[in-house]
Amino acid sequence: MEKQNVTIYDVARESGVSMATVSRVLNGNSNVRQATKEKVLKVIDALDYRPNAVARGLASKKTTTVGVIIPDVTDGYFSSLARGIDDIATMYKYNIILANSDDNPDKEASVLNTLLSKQVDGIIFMGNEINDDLRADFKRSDCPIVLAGSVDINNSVPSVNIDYADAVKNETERLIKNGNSRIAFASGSMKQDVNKEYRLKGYVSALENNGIKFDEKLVFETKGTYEDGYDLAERIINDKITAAVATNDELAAGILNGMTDRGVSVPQDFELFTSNNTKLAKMMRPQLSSITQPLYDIGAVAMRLLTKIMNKEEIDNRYVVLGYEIVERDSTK
Amino acid sequence: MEKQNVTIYDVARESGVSMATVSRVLNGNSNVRQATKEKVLKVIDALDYRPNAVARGLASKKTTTVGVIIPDVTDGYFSSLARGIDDIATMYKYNIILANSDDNPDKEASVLNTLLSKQVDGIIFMGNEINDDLRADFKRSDCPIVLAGSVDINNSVPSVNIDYADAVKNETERLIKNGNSRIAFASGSMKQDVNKEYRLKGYVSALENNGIKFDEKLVFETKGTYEDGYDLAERIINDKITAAVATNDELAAGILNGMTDRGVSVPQDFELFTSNNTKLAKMMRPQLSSITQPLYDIGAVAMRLLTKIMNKEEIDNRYVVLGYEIVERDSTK
DNA sequence: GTGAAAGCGCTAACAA
DNA sequence: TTGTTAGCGCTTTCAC
Repeated sequence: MEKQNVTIYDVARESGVSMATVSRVLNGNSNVRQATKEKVLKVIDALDYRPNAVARGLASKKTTTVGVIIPDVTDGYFSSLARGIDDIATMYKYNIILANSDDNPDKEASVLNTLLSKQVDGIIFMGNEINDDLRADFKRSDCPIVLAGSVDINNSVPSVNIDYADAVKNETERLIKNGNSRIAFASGSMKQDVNKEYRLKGYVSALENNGIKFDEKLVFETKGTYEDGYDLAERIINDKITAAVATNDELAAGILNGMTDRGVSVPQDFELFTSNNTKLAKMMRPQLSSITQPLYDIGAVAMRLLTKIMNKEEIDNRYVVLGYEIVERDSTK
Repeated sequence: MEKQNVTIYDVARESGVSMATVSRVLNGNSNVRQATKEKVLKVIDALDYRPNAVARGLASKKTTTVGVIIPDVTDGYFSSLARGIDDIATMYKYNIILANSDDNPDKEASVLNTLLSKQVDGIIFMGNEINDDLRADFKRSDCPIVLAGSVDINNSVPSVNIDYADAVKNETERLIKNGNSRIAFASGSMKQDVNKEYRLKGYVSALENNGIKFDEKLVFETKGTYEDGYDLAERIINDKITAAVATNDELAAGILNGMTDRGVSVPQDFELFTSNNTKLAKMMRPQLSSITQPLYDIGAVAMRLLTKIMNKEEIDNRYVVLGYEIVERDSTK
């Protein structure tokens, strides 16, 4: 015997009112007499009635779910953002459809489409490479979208970030003050605008401000993994580099271990800054000095911003830049 | 001017067929003449038509969405499972609604309810404490559910796991063979059956098999965080303990750093095994010896199992136990 | 304050 | 192979 689901019609009948009235109490519409309301509530409880969100979505054109596109949940940086997103979403009664994209444009486009077909009320996008195709898809979609911890040089979509260029500039200058002149810029993919358009420029301007000539041989582009960093250490040693700024923590962790495993003392003979201050930074030995991004907050603020856009509220600032700090731990002098 | 969405009706009209036919080509029903199909496809393309999944869900009673309840996305163990889940889900054309529970029974119950109201086709549950209330909710739900990397002593729900007791027993015996007799069991919450009913018992039986008397003073219950581990190190030193088995990697990382920061040499003077072999294990120095769970696979297999249940396929084994191994790295002799 | 009824956009019999 | 027609379970005018 298949269990028959109880519908709004059943509770209407049982409580001797119309569906409309039941719907009203469900939605907190004030135009219901207190007595009626209580009667309906009682029946709802007795029947263990649970409104069908799909039917609701079809009728109201609101699904109370938002799509979240993430490169990889397994990445501590993005999962921290995701946590902030989910918490705020929950607070505003939204659910989250989470989809991994691996930063792959095809997957991103495909997942964006299925999210739209699922009629999500909004989308939070995290990704490192926003190209023209994607921008076009965003534009066509007619669905509120905000970027979290992800830059779009065109500012074609609202976003929340920190000032990546300034942060890296700051780190680099500290390294310079500590007496380093051969400072590596250890980066993830240069296809990513955060790296190419922001972080690298911050690095370069720090150099220039201090009369150090930019040497592109000191720019190391990798895929940003721990292993990449570990291998990179060898080249760093060979190139007589005395310090580095890394664009993400796993990469930095690899560099750090690669250096110390090869007998280099950190920070005495090599100084290292990283960029995300994920849990990892404190777990490494020596502990990594880092930019401290408010990761959770970036996600939380992005989601909050999205709720405002979905509600068509007035937005004072569509391009939020959160503050960052720098913690000097044991990988710098 | 609000952009009016194109519906299946528009496509039908434009291509001079009925909605039913359009629906058929959309759903790959073979009962459509090739010529008709192409004509319809052309119109779909021209109109940039995208089927409304919500309407579809209401009519077909299938949403191609599954709910995923996770303690915390930020936890490397669970996010690895989540990645496996999402990949297989995508492969089978499902999307995932992800919800963090913090292992909090109230949140779990609440999120389970909203997931059900959203008419998910199935649910993957990850969580460390499955109590009677939750079991009852599962039962009442009438929705396929599978546990991933999470044990239910009652086996009331299909699940995929490894043999946690055996794994810990194995680790403990290696520690004993290395000459240790005062071995700590450093655990997360003992309310969690994985710890209390499986891991601890594995630990105890290893002791017994080797004629070592179980001493409950060597069982340390914590909340399982890095900080907990770090602080625990002090007690370990005071208690003249020479080895430990930790129930999760962050806890182990804390113990390791806590020991070495306090001047204890690992593995010379203290040996340590951990349990999850997340990325962290290789990043620590010395690197952590660990059980290697096939994290991604646990998630992937769980999702695959769920698809079978949702399709009402024949299931040979509802309680999948995946293999594990042990890697000895540098935190053990 | 409450009810009647028309959809929301699609699927799935059932006919033809 | 194709079309007609009920719904799916709810929200939302519009009356009263």
